Amino acid sequence: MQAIADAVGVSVMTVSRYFSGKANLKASTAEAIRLEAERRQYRPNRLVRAMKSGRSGLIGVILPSQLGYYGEVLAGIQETLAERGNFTLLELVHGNLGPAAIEEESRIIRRLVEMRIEGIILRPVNDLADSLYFSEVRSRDIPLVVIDRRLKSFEADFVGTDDEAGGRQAARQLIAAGARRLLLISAGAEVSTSADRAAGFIAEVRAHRGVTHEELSCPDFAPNEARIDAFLASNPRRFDGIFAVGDILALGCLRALRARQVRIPDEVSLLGFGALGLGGGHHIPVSSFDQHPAMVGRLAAQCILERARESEQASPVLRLVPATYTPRGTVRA
Amino acid sequence: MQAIADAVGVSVMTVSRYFSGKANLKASTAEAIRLEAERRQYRPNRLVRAMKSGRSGLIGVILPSQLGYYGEVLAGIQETLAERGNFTLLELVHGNLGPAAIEEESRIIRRLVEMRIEGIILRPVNDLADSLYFSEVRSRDIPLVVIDRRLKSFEADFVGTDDEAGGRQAARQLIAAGARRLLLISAGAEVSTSADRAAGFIAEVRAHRGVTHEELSCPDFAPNEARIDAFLASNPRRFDGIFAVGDILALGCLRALRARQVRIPDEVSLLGFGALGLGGGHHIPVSSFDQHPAMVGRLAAQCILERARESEQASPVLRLVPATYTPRGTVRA
DNA sequence: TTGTAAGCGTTATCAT
DNA sequence: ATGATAACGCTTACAA
Repeated sequence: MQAIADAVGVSVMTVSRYFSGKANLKASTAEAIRLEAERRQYRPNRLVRAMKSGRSGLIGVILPSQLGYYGEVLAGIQETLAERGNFTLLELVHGNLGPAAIEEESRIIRRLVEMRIEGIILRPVNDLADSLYFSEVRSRDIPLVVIDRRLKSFEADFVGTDDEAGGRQAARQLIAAGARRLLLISAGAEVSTSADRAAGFIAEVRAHRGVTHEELSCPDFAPNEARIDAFLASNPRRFDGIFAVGDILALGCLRALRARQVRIPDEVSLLGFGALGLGGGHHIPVSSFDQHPAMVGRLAAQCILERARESEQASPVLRLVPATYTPRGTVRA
Repeated sequence: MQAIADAVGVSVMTVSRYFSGKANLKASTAEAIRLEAERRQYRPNRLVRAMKSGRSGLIGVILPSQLGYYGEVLAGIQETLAERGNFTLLELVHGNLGPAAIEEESRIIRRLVEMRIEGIILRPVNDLADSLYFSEVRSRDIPLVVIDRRLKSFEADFVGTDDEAGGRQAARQLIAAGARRLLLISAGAEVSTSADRAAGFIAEVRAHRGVTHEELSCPDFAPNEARIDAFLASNPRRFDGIFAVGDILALGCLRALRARQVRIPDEVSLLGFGALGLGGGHHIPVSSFDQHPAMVGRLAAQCILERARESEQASPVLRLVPATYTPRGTVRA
């Protein structure tokens, strides 16, 4: 800057004003600066600007390291952040649960704070996030937007699929298909995605006379084929409608049913719930609910930027994106 | 820092030394500083450190916005960067080809330069990268590692799958399966991944007497089913071995062959090349070559950090990761 | 419309 | 083992 100022014959301040944009410069001065800066390929130093202004433009994004579905969420986030002149500082958490992952999240948040990020978008490892590391975030008033999995113990903005409504719709679809003896395959109560879908499903079932349901609880979202198979062993046709809270579970169930020669959808209707965003419309062959990850990402980014600008402490925002029912032939018409 | 220094009764410099690590502090002083810093939840400001030292620790990573396969590359990059105390500044390019994408890359690189990144890991939009924007990188001596697609016109470190060796192996597999009349389905010469696989394939075919090949050139890596179908229309069994340079192309070909009632692998052996990293081992049902995206990412990150540390201008590095042949039943035993 | 002076949070350098 | 001072590249506040 000094060099440009000298070359043009003005003070550094005038050059600074030129790059800040909003100043009143004489047209000729501005043009001279532009030319000289161009000649020197000068680029303003945003790190310094960040330091001076307290606004780094950096948003920390913390996701699980197997991106899968979150790859599309991430694309939505990055696109929106970049549009508005902000930056995506990406951190990935390896491992899904347990104290190690929480420890890792904690280290990550410290790194981000040291970089003076202006906000964090986080897919939490689990719901047990009353943990220490939020004190860091809270005490510094760093805006936090949580996606996909809700936190029980910390009030933060949330953006994600409307899992409860999805669960309700799932029940309605199966019942509309004529199913009356329903099976709910869930995936552990400590993950809100599973819990909310299950809750919505059960609530809807209860609202219908003559419809019953049982619940098979699986430890995670893996196929769990053996467990499902064991459960169906005695009487594979005990149910005429099955809802699995995740597509991968649904896949496990599909294989178990096929192995037992159950005809789908004639004897049993099977319904999954999409977490399988394979990018190019690749899906498992099970009727399911498509989520809208890019939309979730965009909303999360908008949300965090609003928080970062207005320092007003309005009450937490809850933005739910509906899932879309997508028939793929495993539910009776 | 000033506040901590005052509280402990030392100068800022002593506190600074404590956090820089390497200084000789009296144990009691160090402990006092530690305690006071803890109490105040002090976190050093890395933006300022970056400004002072010229080392921001930021690495710009530029990938296509449909991450897919690159999601795993990204995980490898991020893991390695974080291990060594660096940060991943992610930028995504929307759209695959054409001047718009190049324009976007150019804007992105300017943003990154303003953030004083210490290196760039880039999956280029195409091979026409003699374009303006590299002047920015070159004139500032910003280390650049290119992944997956090689650049013709710019000497940079390259990390990616050994596509040529893969193409050779593909030919060998088909020939070993007894195929003699081969079809090569390629995807445009301006993308090195396709060009290299094709070149390896052809070179290997030429080394075998009595083996012939034809080439069908497709515009991109999409299924291109109609085009392939049209090509096979006259005589679907004209070939007894087909190599598609991408799995999605192979999928298009598979559908075309099935529609024409060609028995696979009895009448025709079909071989793809993996670009379908769906994370959890989900793959299309075509014998193919698996790539190792996480490894590519890790190598790219190592490479960029080495460049960023040593400012020595050694000659460009070329790191090729072999693809692994993975039979899935579409090539005769 | 432009300039001067001071300072942001930290470290390099020299001194004690 | 610790301190004083200047400096990094830029902006804010005030002055002209």
